[in-house]
Amino acid sequence: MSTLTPLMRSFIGHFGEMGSRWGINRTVGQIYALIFVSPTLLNADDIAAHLEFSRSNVSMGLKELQAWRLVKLKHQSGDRREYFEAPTDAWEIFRTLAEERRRREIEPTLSMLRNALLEEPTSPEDRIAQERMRGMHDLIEMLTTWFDDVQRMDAATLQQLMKMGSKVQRLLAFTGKVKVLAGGKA
Amino acid sequence: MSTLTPLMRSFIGHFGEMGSRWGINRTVGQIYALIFVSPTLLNADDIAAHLEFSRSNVSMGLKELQAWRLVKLKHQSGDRREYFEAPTDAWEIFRTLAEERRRREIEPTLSMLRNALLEEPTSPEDRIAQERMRGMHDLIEMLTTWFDDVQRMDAATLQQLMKMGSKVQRLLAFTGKVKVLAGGKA
DNA sequence: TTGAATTTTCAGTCTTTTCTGAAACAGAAA
DNA sequence: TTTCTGTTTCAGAAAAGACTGAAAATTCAA
Repeated sequence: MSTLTPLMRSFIGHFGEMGSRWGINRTVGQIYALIFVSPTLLNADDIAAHLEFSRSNVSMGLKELQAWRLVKLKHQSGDRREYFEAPTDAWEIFRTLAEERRRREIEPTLSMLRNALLEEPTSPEDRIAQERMRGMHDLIEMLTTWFDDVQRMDAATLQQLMKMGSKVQRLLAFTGKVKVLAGGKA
Repeated sequence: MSTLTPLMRSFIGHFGEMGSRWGINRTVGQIYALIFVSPTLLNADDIAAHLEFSRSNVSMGLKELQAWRLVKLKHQSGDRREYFEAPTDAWEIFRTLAEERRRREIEPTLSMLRNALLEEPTSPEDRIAQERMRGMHDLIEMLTTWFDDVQRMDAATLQQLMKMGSKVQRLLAFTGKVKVLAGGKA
């Protein structure tokens, strides 16, 4: 692949523009997009050439993408350079992203909230503040626990569950009745 | 409330630090945190005084928080100034946040992908690229459709469903059998 | 209307982040 | 070892973003 097709260009351009909203920078977004759509493994020089970034900028970007676990390092036999590829399974990408964001964006807050809730409130204001923090803490904890649970399911089951959407609710109501009739344990 | 308690300070400080990871700036994070923990409604001057930001910076920040629908404008009778409050129900906050992030961070990408998939691929590379984009597109579409569905449930049901976690899976397997035995429709 | 109170805008300044080229570093092959 | 190929680091330049004060705009009351 010597030059990028218009289709690829627009995909890469979009990832660059969205980068800042997603909490990564433009360069990193573009590098990821390029690796993702590229049919072949790419090395840092390929990337620098295609995107016209400096070699060192690419190096930084790749380091960040590896920290996010969004690209994987591969070696080609008979070539000393490092080649990169991005997983193409969308579920896998989603999970990786969710895990990393959780670790970076949620856990620190959860831990701050836990500490705050251990303090003895010394004033009515603090009591109110703590109540609100508790609400936030409890919801986050519930969501992340749920996410842990769900993440252990295989993609197929998960997909099935999702496609069911809100029908799950009706199904559960129904099961509830069945359980009652049958006298017990799910 | 004339001065902030240490508990509030640490909460506000944390939101400031996390701001950049969450895609808002430090100031906006702190303003939100202050309004969230404050037992009373606050006006822009109160906020500027507590956080020692310029009045105009507060104005900008509040505008952004309103765009995110994270704070609500309130008027006090007999006072021309605008007062602000933040919803304290964690579920409500979560939903708002999810909707806004979807609108800002996901929809533009979905629409870019839709366009890309309409193009007739003109080369083998484009065919591969399109396949990958389709995988991404389909997953995003599924997740957002699911989210729409789930969002229509009331908080109580949702909470119940979450607490069930992966047990849902077993329950569904069980229901499946029941359905087969009962000959049909859920 | 006018004017007082309040909010918003905006040009310029300050701060932070991103990006680059040069140099340092690492490791395999000769 | 030295050399050759490739990667990373880092100080400073460039760009982007945040923040401020002053001025403009808005809103309500008189």
